[in-house]
Amino acid sequence: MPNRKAVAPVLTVVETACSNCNLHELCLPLGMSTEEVEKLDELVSSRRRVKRGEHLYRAGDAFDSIFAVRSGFFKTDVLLEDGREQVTGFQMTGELLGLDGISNEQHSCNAIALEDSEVCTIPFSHLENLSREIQTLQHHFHQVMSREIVRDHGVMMLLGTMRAEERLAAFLLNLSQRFTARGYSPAEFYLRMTREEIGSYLGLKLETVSRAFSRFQEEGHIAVQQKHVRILNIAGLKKLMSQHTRD
Amino acid sequence: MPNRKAVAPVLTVVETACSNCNLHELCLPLGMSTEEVEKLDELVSSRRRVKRGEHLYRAGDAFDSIFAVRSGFFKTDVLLEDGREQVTGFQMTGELLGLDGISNEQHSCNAIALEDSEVCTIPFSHLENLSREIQTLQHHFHQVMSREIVRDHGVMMLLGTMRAEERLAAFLLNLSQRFTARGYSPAEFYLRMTREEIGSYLGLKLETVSRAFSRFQEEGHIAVQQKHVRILNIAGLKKLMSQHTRD
DNA sequence: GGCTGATATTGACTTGGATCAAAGGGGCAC
DNA sequence: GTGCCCCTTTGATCCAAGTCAATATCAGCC
Repeated sequence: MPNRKAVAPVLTVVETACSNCNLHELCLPLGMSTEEVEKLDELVSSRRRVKRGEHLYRAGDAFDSIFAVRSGFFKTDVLLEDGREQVTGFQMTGELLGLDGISNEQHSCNAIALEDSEVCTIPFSHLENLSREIQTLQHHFHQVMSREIVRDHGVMMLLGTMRAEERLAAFLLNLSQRFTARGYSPAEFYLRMTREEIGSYLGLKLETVSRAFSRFQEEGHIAVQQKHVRILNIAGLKKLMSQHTRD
Repeated sequence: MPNRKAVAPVLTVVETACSNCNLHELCLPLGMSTEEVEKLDELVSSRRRVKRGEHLYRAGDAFDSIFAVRSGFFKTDVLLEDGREQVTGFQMTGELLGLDGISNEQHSCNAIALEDSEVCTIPFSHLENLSREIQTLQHHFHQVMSREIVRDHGVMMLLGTMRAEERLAAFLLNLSQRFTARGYSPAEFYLRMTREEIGSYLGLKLETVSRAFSRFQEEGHIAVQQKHVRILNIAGLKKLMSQHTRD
């Protein structure tokens, strides 16, 4: 299980400070000086473990903190009254969770761990206080929020205009790129989510997702066995995304 | 044309200051003291007119300001290389444009006026400076960004899980609610966008949008003639949205 | 280590919305 | 004022993805 490597294997030292966390370049402290990061340390008050399947927060919960994924993997989703689910995102190491809650003091979606995970809790009012002092932090936080908006627009494009196979190709390429940024293989990874969750994210039914996987395999783009994916032909997947009309 | 009323009919006095702009409760100054708003005045450097059909900014343009819609109506869209368009939103009076540009110093979508419009230009670095001084402004700005994220999640839900008529119903109800917040009738308004633009936003083809309009009319939910829409049965539209299986 | 429920694959058939096509209707430019 | 082009509506047909169903496979638990 490759992802096991991502979790600290020894329990001796628990790093509770941003200053000696190895997620610098991915997480909130990006671009901050050593001195500034030390101020952040006080802010990141606590760690919290969330076991696979558990909620980090639920829609309707009072909002007071955002969270940084320290290890593990999450999904966020929105539920309609009749039970329909829309997965709005998958979050991995170094990514922030809970930005949706700022708007009206309560969370508007659910965040659920897809594997045993750990998050850093960042009390939001503290973050606002500190970002009035540290310009770098302020700007970086704004960039993170803006990036989320841009990502959402990408998902809208995917849901609004792409065909099933294009959606799955885009999804796999996105995962590949994010795993790469975290030092993992761009070409081989375990999916933490089910076909149904992928389908929900991509606006497809699980059977359609499964069929698209099989088709990619037949065409030699990937090798897939259940949750284990190996990308054999990145260029092929990219090409798939840009051809509107298929022959 | 009801919307003509939204545009200042007299050209004598041009209000260039937030402090005497009537969009207080909708726009950035929300919740700020008179004194604080006066500081904002210096920030909002200039007005800019954008004629119908013109771009306020384009994907790829360097980012340095965000914009507040003073009057008029905009759409934002993202284009795929092969020409497919996804409309990511429609912006009306008091709403902000350009938040997507913060993430990497350049705009990632196009903003196009759907009628002759006017925007206030807010240099972003000034906004960051001022929001380090004024906590209310800082917090409100964060809320605005967060609200955009929540809105995007709503659109994903719509695109990912709803059927054509549900999407259109959700769209009309959303417009109605926003017009109401601006003091217009909740039940009667002119659409500023074409069927094709509505379709792009909702992930549907223009013919499907047109048919859904006709169907709503047949069923007595609305009266529609071209761009003029009158909602006859809000409850009916709401009900439409929550019934997954239709008989 | 074998049982069990959850997850995944694959096939057969259906269907909602897309596509193709044709005819009205309106707004704007001249 | 009028003519043209864009926008909209409506009909007929098609197809990508959904639905229903039957296995197959895996992961976790005792």
